[in-house]
Amino acid sequence: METFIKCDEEVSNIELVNKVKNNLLSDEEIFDLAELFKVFGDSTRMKIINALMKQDLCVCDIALITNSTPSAISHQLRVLKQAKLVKYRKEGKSVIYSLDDEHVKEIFEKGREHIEEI
Amino acid sequence: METFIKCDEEVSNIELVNKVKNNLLSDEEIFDLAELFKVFGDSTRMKIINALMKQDLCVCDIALITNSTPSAISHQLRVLKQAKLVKYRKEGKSVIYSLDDEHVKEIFEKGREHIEEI
DNA sequence: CAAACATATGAACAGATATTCACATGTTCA
DNA sequence: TGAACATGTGAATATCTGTTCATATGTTTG
Repeated sequence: METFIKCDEEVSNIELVNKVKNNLLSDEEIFDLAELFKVFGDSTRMKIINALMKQDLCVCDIALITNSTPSAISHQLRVLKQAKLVKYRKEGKSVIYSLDDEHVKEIFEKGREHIEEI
Repeated sequence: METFIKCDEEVSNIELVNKVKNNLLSDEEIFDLAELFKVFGDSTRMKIINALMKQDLCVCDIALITNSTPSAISHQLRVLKQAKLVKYRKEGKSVIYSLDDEHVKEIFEKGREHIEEI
């Protein structure tokens, strides 16, 4: 059974709707934005980011700090790397990860501000 | 078979690890932050936010603008409402939604800045 | 070189999540 | 009041996602 939507048949609202619609970001931009925030939307990854805000760290230390396994952390670091939120350098046996960009901290802090207001 | 992790047995690194660990947000704060960003991490919700940045809108108009159904939008508006990202008021037959807070726009824009840099 | 270790990766499983569909609720106004 | 409409909601489904486990890769150093 099909659902007919009659909402807003008045000309004025159709124009309003179209005006808003034409001012939105493209579907691709929206998708990329959502993908970015999806990366922030996981506790393990947020802990990693939080740790790297304090100190550059190797995978193994991040695992210790976050009470996780090196394997799980490695998987998540890949996600963070793909989103250009972290970068890495090699030092001896270790791979040292660090935040890639000031925006990471800024997004983190903006989120914190919102949380605190509730 | 248990995996023993030997990483960082030197005293200096144990101290470093503990220092970082003690400076992190609590698990609860991290969880709340991740939950917040999870809300931003969906294309439909991002479209809704983007539309509400331009104009306060009723459910039905949001559905038209986002090429979605009123039902799907209603479900997502509930998520946005619970995260205190949108608020609503009643006007006649309609329920008009709007952004709840300046942080919403700010987080959106910070994300955009990061995307643009890639 | 070989042992020891740090990191990466692929497959598999379990849990989370968005949409759809059917229907319920609640409002307006003729 | 009752038809028409706008919104909300619960269950079901299909898809996505994070962790685990086993194992591979690659590096250091004895």
